[in-house]
Amino acid sequence: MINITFPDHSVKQYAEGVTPLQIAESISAGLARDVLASSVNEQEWDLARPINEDAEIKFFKWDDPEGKHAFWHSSAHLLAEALQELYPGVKFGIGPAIENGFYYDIDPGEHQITSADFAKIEKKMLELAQQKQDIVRADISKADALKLFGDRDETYKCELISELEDGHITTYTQGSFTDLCRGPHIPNTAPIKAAKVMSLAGAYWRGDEKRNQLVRVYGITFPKKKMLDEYLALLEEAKKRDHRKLGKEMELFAFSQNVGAGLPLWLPKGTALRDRLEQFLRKIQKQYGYQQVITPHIGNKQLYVTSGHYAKYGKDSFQPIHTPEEGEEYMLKPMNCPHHCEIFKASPRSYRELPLRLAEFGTVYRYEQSGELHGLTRVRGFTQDDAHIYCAPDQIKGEFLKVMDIIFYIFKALKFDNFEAQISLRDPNNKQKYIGSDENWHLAETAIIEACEEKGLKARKEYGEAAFYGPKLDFMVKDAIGRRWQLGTIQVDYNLPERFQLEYTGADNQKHRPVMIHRAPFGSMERFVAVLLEHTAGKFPLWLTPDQAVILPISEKYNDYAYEVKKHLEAADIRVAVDDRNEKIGRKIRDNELKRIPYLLIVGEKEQQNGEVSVRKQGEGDQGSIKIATFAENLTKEVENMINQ
RNA sequence: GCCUAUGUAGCUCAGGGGUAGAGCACUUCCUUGGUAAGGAAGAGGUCGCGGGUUCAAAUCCCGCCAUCGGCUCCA
Repeated sequence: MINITFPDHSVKQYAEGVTPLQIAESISAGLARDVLASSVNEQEWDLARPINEDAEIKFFKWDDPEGKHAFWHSSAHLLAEALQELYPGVKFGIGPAIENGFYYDIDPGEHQITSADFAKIEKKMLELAQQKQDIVRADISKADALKLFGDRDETYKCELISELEDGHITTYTQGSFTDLCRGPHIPNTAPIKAAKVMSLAGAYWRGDEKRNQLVRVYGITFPKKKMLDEYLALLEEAKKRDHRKLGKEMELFAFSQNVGAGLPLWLPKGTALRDRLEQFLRKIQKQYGYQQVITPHIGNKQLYVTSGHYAKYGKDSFQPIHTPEEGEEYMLKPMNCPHHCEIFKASPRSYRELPLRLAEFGTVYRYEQSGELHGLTRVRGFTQDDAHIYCAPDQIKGEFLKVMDIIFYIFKALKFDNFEAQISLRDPNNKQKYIGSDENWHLAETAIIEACEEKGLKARKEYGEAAFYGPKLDFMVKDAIGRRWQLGTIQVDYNLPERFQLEYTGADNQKHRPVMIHRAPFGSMERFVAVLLEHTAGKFPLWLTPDQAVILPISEKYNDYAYEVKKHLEAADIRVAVDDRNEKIGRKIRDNELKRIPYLLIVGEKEQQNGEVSVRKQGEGDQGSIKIATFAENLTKEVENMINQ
């Protein structure tokens, strides 16, 4: 007998070789029906895999990430099995579960798979699933594995196997399909009741753009048909929040082929909105001791040779501009740091001036790959809410903490609560990719990790994600359909001060080298506005939104009064429009609600007589009638409360 | 940059070898209406751009550009 410990610390005895599924059955029929995966001693474990020693067990159902993961991983195998039947001879790459569903990378060989085939593939998947095929795990030796997959001409699988350690190789088989796989899987295919092939995409084998491109088939499955329908409906809803759609609808920004791909045009309403965001940040930064600077949009190529950026990105940048004078080369600035370093150098610096915080809403140009461009989130010309902090080494952590305060303040004011933090560290196995000494890297990385710990910020550590000049802390936010975008960033840099030979005089009257911190709380104005649009579905907070109120005259007879009200409100710095169209009030209300305007002010005979407006709040209906001045005061107070919370 | 797909009116989209259609938006007129769509008329498009095939191309073919979804990249 072996002792099995449950999550509530209770212990039960079972015969050696018992499987998690049998244990679940012994507890309740309901659990046995719902359980999808388990862990044994914190190790992922198939439900049908025997347990031979005392162990702690956990069960995972659909609502647990581990449960979904096993379900979708098995679904990936099911997809592969379906593809194998429909397209004999396809070769398989890898097929993992992902955040929403799964994919399988395949080399289709002779076959051509298009979106027209999706229904056929889905049908085959469900047909196979209904056969309730057991998914069977098997240990296999490396030699046998190579033979098994070699005989099938599965070249990609063989490549993977050749890198695995003998004795740790497993396969999973269901029906006629056998896959190299670590598992875990659900016990059989029966629970898969709904399947949808979502899309096709090209994907390089092993993520290497120099290698074959495979076809990646994305899919998602559910244990209930209804869940699939709900998921698809949710996706449809999410698409309505797409910032590209909303930006056009709300007349915030536009793109023009004549101007160029990835070069946004900010329309009047978008510009005003962006200005408000900038003002908001300027105000906080002033409180934190930042000084605004302005630097040119181009810089001598030599500047970037000095900074090291030319060697690293020169080929992939917009190419140098040549002047009529021969031999002069200027580049569109791809970042503001070198310019700011020159400002630091513009005068002799004392330790008394540190930390020196130079801020600039700096517009930069980067030649992003054409396939990467995406609305406002990935563009070729954008404005960073940039600042560089020059400080003494012992000031780094303190400055870092202050920057985190600014970022948290902004995220709070804009109700960004679902952000993730990532510490990007050097790849310890590939140190030649980075500029700077081991010692400095270690110091910088330690400062970031300690700062996060002090703030109680849970940050994921990613090795190999650092910039070439230093480690960083990034704040990521998801868009409407779950893609992650980096917004705020804080980066420690020991490198540029070295390259620009920055110095300050210390209290000891000796020259010292400052440390530099790059930081951008929004990241870029473009990306921030994009993500904000998707998060709010275009319903910006009152202080930020383009039109705060719109006045709706009951009939054209009251247009004059409407414009009078507008004048009053504008005098109180309220952004307000008049809908003077010759339409019925119901129509005006509908149209302006759909335009996401926070306050609709209805005026007719009653209001005109009393100097009032009838207030209707977006989404909340009629709020009654109040004096114009009272409305103005209320709105002003509401805005102040939002920013000064 | 690579793979898949797409490009028709301001927007959403239908059509498809014989010189273009709907709804909404827009303009004008009628209506002057009290909390989510009043009525009528009108205007609006080199069918992304450039070549080719054809008596004839928005439609078929080729190239380019832009865009969607991914991959790679992201100072």
